[in-house]
Amino acid sequence: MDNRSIAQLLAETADLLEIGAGDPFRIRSYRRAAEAVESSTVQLSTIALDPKKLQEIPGIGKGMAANIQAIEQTGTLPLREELLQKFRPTMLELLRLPGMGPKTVALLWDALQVSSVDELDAAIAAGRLHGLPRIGEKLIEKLRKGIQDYKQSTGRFLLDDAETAAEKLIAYLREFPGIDTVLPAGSLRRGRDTVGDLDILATGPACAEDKVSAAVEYAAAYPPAATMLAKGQNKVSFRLRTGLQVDVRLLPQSSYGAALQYFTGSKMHNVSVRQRALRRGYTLSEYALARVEDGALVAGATEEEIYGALGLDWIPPELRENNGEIEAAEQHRLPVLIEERDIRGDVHMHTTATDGRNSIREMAEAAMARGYQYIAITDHSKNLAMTSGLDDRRALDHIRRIRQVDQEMEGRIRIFPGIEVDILADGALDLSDEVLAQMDVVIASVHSLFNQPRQQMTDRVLRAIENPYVHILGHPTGRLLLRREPFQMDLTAVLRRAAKLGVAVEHNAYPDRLDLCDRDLRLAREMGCRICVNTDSHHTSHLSKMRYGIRQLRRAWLEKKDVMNTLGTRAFLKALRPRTA
DNA sequence: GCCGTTTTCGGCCCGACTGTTTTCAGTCG
Repeated sequence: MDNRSIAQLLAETADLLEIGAGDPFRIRSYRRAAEAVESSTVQLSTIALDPKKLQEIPGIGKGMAANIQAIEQTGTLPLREELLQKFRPTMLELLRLPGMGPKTVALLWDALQVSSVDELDAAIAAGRLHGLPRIGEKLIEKLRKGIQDYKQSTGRFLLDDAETAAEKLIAYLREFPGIDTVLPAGSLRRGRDTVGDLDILATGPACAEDKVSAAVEYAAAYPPAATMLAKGQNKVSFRLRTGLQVDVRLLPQSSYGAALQYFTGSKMHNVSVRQRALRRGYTLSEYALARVEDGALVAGATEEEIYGALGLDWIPPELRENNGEIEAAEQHRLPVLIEERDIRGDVHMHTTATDGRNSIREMAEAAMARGYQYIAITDHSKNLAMTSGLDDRRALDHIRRIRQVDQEMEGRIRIFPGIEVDILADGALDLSDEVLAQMDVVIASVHSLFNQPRQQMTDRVLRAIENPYVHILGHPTGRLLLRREPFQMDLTAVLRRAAKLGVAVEHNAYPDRLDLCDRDLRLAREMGCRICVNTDSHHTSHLSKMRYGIRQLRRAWLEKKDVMNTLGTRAFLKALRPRTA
């Protein structure tokens, strides 16, 4: 089993223990273990039989090592099964509703035998929640709205989950002799935040019409396939254990480009392209671009030749949403989109000084290994007490340590001192200006204002970014900071002000919180904001999250020049010089 | 349940905010 699945089982066990009002410290152990497993660079299944090795991971002790072994052997762990006898598995989905925690789940179960989102929905509609202790009108309304959002989001998979599944399947298909090209199509290829199902297209000599059946059989025998849905002449559909539906299509080389274009979509983009083809006397299908009058083949093997035959530059999949990309391709003015290799640095990182897992030096070395030229260490300030956030004095100490490591690196990478300060309820920041003035990167972040009325929150964020020492507004795009609720703030006003003040807005690459960010990024662009793409890394392995951030930036048509972190080190420093008040 | 010792027990990141209260529980990061 992969680390992520193991981590999920451990986290679910923690949730169930919490609903059952178990020992809070034991619960935290399960949570910590889940995090440790998820962020481990070692594939645990390879060392699961060696309890000593497992226990070398911080947060994994004797009991947890045994749990992990049980998971590897049986696919679950005894405590979780035991708890599921007592509670219902659907209670875990209740926890995902905003405003809903373990205590409320337990209350609803005890009082009303409500154990799922559907049952809660019905109970609210029937007015059965009224009169329960600590449950008033506002909470009921919040839950009602949460249920609505939840029902809209289910059935889709986050980009990184889908991509991981796709990578494994693609590697499997490539092993078949005679399959040489395998690509994902659909919303995954377009880099959408969520993916409904997986479209995988393969081609090569083994996919020729007269011998494709062997390859079809091979695809159908993919071991992780849990349920076979359909098997046709050149197509296989199945569902993975996670519920993700996968369609594999094996296509002759001559029509691979047409199929790739067709199955990549989006629907609206394809409608426009096909209309364009018709205007030029062609017809475009999933098999080929052909002349209408005599059916003669014009193009089909590659996307480039299809777009080319229609007088268009090849359009990056992320832009295929019928948002003006076709006109831009016709006039040769498609933007040069940012790519992973354009990233020179990351200016949002945490270390063991607060809630990070690695030291300053370890973060620097991990960044160097990715080819970065600079990083900024931006640990939390004191308001985030749970992370043991830094107060003025500790922040100054931290600056000294960062500068020291920077010197030790002897220019192989630059390390700048920074801070992620919190915006307080009155819009002030929780560290003094004297300390902020010494930071190269000051990120003003919203952590505890999320539940405030919209106007109040907007005013406070606006006030916070007026602070002359703030360089970056943390977490505004994608509303990624909050797992379950979007910010209640006037994002347009905030972004407009940020642009005017020269405060960059941060786009964090959280693969597990992708939502709405595309829209927010477009808005940021329209408002003229500089975007600063960061990982908010708490662990060296988090640096790999950047790829998802890049996908989102590409979808929002952000060009290289729009993205602050693509600037060279000197320009970066200039950009971050404190603004004058 | 983990960890580190002052080693076999007692600590374990905690403060802000909301909505419900009439003094605080629950959720959140």
